[in-house]
Amino acid sequence: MNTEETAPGKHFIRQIIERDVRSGKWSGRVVTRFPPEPNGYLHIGHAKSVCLNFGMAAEYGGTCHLRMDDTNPVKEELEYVEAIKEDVRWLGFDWGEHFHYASDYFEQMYKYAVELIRQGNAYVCALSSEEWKDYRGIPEKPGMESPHRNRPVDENLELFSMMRAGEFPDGAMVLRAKIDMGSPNLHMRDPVLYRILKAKHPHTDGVWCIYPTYDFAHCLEDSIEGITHSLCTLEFEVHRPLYDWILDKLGIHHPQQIEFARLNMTYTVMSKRKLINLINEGYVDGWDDPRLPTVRGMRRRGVTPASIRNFCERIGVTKYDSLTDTALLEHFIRDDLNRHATRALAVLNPVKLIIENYPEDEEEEFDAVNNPESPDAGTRKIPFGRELYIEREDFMEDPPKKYYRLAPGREVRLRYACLITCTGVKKDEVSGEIEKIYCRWDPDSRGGGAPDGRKVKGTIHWVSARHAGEADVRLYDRLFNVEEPGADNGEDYLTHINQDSLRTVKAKVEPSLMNAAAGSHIQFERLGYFYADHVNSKPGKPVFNRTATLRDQWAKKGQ
RNA sequence: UGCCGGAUGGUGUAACGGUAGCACAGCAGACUCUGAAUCUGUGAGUCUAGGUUCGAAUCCUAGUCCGGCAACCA
Repeated sequence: MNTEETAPGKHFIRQIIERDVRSGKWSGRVVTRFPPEPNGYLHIGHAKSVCLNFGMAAEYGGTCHLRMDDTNPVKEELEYVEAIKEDVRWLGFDWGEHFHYASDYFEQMYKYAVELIRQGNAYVCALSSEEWKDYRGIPEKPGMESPHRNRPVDENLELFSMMRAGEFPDGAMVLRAKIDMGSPNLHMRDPVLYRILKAKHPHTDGVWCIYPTYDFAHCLEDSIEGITHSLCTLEFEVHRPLYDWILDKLGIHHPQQIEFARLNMTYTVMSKRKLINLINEGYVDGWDDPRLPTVRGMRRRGVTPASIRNFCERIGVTKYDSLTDTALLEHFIRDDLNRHATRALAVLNPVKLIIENYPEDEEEEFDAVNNPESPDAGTRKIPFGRELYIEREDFMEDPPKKYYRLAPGREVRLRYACLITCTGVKKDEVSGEIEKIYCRWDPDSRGGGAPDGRKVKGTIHWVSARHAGEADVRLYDRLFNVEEPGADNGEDYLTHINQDSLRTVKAKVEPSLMNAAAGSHIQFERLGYFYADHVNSKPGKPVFNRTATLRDQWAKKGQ
């Protein structure tokens, strides 16, 4: 069918699904789900799962549900629900009619629990969590059976209904599955199915005081929704026997749980705890800080949904842990933005340039290409005059051999404008800092072409001093200066914070930039990709966040 | 020290008993009104030891190393 040679190989989950579709298992249906717990914002690791679940469904003509896994009332908040929906939608996915809450199934789950009790496969246990530690035992040694393990069915039924009725305090009793206290898998040693939690649930609001645990709830949620392939991360592998056990005992629709490795990336942290800490301790400004790997953060930085999707496709899906180079994400960001970002001229670190042989009162306009990758984007006019700003880094008094920007006596091209030759500089008498650079232009090079075909190696960007606007530009860099800041699981990551992860500068920008639409992606030529911050940027007072720098061979040479 | 997973260039991955390939990163060059993009070339890999086989990254055995599991979290 697909003969594309460059297509990535089929990862193991794709293979399983394809095999199932072909064999007619589930009558060829594919139903997946993305089941976040609404107690935090989504990050790039979640995005991998979102892309996988929605991607597989789309690829095989199936559906993917978005489900709030809200089985723990004390940890969840409503504010996250809308944020999660917004993030998933922004990533480019649509759950159609299938937005669900696990808590909507509580009544059904309760009935399944009763069924398990009737079968003799679950019992009410009054051991405290402290006591249970001893009973459960350790991996190397079998546990002991609870003294309540053989409670008669009728008594269990009675007690369980009393639990529901709120007749016991928190923690007084739990419902346990009766499985095997000798199992080498701790999760099979009579795991808790229900606990008493007299807390107000944000979604069911006071109806319940007992709540199902993840292990009991999750397989039932999947079953009730008719999920076919339940994709989750590696740490749930040891839970799979329990997932299967519950569904088998109940004899209901039984999806296949498949585990894959979660995403790790260099120079960042992904754990919710660490992310919260960075915010609370003021290292960053909030969940949507552009330095964070959160979906909202990336969005504010100017990362596009397409680049995230492409990235997630390229990193593949495996069953072993890995550490993905942030450079790979950056590649897809540049790849997308190169094709779609409008070009503009902006000077981040300005120094005055004066064209001696250009009349003081004169000015003119030059045509500039909006996007060389997309001719349809057209051109625009940029004003030019005797006094300009250029980038301080684009001039050197005493340049090394391979430097082909401006220097005394050297000729360069002003992008889209003309050729100039440097005639001298004026420095501050005390500091020695260069205040002004002088040059002469070649009027025959109007528009930037070389009249006699002479080769001019360097082209630099500029902005007319008289017409320049001023804009706040935030230069973001990686948040940590080591590849694996979270390697040692303590608080060590805080010592690896990059103190220079944000620098704000006042940039001189071409006039068109002053009215940049909030939310637009722009390439500042020769500098990088920038994003008109949808939170802070206003017409007339733009604020740009640097999404990524352009690749820079000169910088790599170490200069 | 019990159980469950896993191991392919610097990084992410493919190959499903038949020439170890792709992408990123690196390096070199071409082109260029962005030191960008594009194009070309290039170095670099099957954890170890045995075995099966005409042939092993792939199958078997043993070992090494890595990850996960002892919440009434998910």
